[in-house]
Amino acid sequence: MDLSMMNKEQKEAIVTTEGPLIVMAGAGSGKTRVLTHRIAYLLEEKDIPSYNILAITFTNKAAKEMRERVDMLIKEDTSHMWISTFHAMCVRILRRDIDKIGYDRSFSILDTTDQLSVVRDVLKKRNIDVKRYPPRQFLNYISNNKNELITVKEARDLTTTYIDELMANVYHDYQEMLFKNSALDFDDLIMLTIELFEKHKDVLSYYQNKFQYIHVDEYQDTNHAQYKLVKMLAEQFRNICVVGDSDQSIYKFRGADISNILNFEEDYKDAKVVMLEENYRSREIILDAANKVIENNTERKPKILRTSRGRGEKIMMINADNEREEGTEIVSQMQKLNQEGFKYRDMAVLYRANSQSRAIEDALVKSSMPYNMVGGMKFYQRAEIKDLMSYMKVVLNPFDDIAMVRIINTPKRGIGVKTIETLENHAVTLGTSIYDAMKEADFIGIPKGTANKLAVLLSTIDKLKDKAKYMSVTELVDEILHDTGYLEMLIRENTLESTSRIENLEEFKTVTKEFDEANEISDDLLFDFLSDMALVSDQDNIDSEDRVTLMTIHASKGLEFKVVFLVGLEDGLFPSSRSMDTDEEMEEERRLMYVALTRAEDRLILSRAKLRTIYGRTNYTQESTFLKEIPEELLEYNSPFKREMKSGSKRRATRTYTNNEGVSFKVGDKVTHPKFGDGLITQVKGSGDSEELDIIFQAVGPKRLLANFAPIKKKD
DNA sequence: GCCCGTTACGTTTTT
DNA sequence: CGTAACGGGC
Ligand SMILES: Nc1ncnc2c1ncn2[C@@H]1O[C@H](COP(=O)(O)OP(=O)(O)OP(=O)(O)O)[C@@H](O)[C@H]1O
Repeated sequence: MDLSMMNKEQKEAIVTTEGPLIVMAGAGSGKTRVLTHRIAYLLEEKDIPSYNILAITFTNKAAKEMRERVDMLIKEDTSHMWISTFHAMCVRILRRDIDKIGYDRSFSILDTTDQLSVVRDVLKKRNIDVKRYPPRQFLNYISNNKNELITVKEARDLTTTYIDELMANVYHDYQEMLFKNSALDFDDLIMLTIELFEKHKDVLSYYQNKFQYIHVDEYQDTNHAQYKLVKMLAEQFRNICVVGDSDQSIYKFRGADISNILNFEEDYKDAKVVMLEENYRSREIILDAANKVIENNTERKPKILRTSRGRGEKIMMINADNEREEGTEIVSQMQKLNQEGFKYRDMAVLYRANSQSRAIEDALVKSSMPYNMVGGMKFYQRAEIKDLMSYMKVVLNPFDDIAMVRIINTPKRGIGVKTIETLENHAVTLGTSIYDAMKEADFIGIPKGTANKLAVLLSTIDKLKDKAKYMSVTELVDEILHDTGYLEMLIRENTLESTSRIENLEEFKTVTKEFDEANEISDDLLFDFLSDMALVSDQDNIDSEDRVTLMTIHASKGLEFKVVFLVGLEDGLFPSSRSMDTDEEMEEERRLMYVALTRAEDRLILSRAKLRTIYGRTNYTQESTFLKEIPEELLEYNSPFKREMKSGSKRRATRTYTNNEGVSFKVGDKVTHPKFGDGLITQVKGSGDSEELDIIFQAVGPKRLLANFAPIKKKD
């Protein structure tokens, strides 16, 4: 294999295939590239079967990318190699053997919203005041424990205060509830895999023998449970290679622990340590800025990072008046850079919090610029999508009470809280699930009519369960939407809201279709689909189309762009106000800044708004502490004068488009629209320029329009 | 049992 | 500002 493209240290890391190896190096020094080549080297030069290789990445997208890169390097078959995130790997392991520790093999994976509702349920049953003890705190407590592999029993033994005891009790109830439902949260995926390995050594040794060469990328962001898992797996062959950068550890809130790096050298005293000091990504000015910023962290080992990519342009700093202007200014810089030859796909806008994307999006839309927003997670949170997925969960595993409760009365069937309570209680007495309790509805004091409704639902679920055996996911979705009356409910509603829900369900079917194309019909199909949905966020959205990428700094880890815009450099926003109290958290924020700066290859544009609106309140801001840490000579401020004129002229222009100023609309008015035809007003909301009309048009159905601006005329 | 209005509250960050 | 839990009226 040709390694001439690699420097001496990189080569050393690639060919050191036997024994423990740790590569610790700064941003853009080629760590991920080393991993990819090392895997290719194992397959091609060492003739290791792909079956014996494991590589852990941080995101599913990174996993996919790494496999593609390896495929490009060599002709050997890579399909039996496991490249995935910790969580995806654990799902695969648990799917085979989780029944050995008492869970159903068709377990479901809970998202945060599901977790919260379980906690709320538990708190209610224990009569704990939700106002005094926010559910969120219990969830954090539970997650922290699981990340540290502390079981319910251990947590209970550890209690010293009343609060501790309360927390531990809730942890107990929560875990019991999950167990009963064969439901796992994200942290369970890791913790239960370890439990499985500990209780069933045969399972462990199967994987120990299988994974003879183990790789972990982004090692600085592993938590204790993940550390333990890797250690267990590597025990047999000790061929373990981890790569990372302690300056890029940004997931402490999720339990990430930098001391895992120190642990590694402790655990494997013979570990070879490789340092990479050449950055191949960024221009010198950008790297200087990043290095200077990170030097302000006191709790770190200094390290060298240099580049030979040339000095590059100065970093541009934009001081906008408000976030609106910040957006428009960024867009105009994008257009300018595009003229200079940079493609939109080579540009990214990074921000601290998802909420900041709104202002940028608005500006992009206004200028009809192509963009792609990563994350945000909004789509899968929508009620209709969650409802549909709950139906799918029930079809897969009818004993999943959490999903059952969600759909038992959706669409409305006249099954209320009272009935659900009766069913829940009966399920407890029987020691089974709501599904089983439903079968006995006639005998437990549920009114005849309601019991009949339950019987209908039961048979619907059973029929769907049969159908699921020979159907693709898309076909099953169609059956569910039809048989349960869900689609009919939305069609009947015929409101703006319901129309958009139907559209979302259609959109969801493009996801299922894609899945169906890649997967054969089998007993695992539905399970695989649902766990994919839980595991794969829409981070996969990053595509090759020529458009600007928008994402949080966290999501940008490991990526690179020719042009990076880092927005919202204000104290309280970045660094976040919640992190400014302690030095420790401040240092993590600074690492986040380091990650953001080092994503850029050629151009870096920073920005800030002097006025920012949060929760509808507008406040003056202070320039970010981190901005002050960048040496003045690396920065260049762009002139503010042009902007003032632009925004001034725009304001006047909008006025002239007014169509219906002074015309008053009310519910029941008939109107006509040049494109949509005749319609009836069903709702009037707001006033002035923001007055909105909901209109049902005969030809095209419901629409929401702005009263003053829509080209509509009143009919009499 | 259902619907709608009121209020309270929150935003880091994600597998 | 936007969402989501709760309570009152039907
Ligand atoms: N020896 C090399 N010669 C040329 N280019 C290289 C070399 N090594 C790495 N690169 C390039 O440098 C860039 C950064 O590499 P890579 O993403 O592997 O770094 P990294 O250390 O994983 O970065 P980060 O810590 O930011 O995730 C990539 O574009 C890669 O192709």
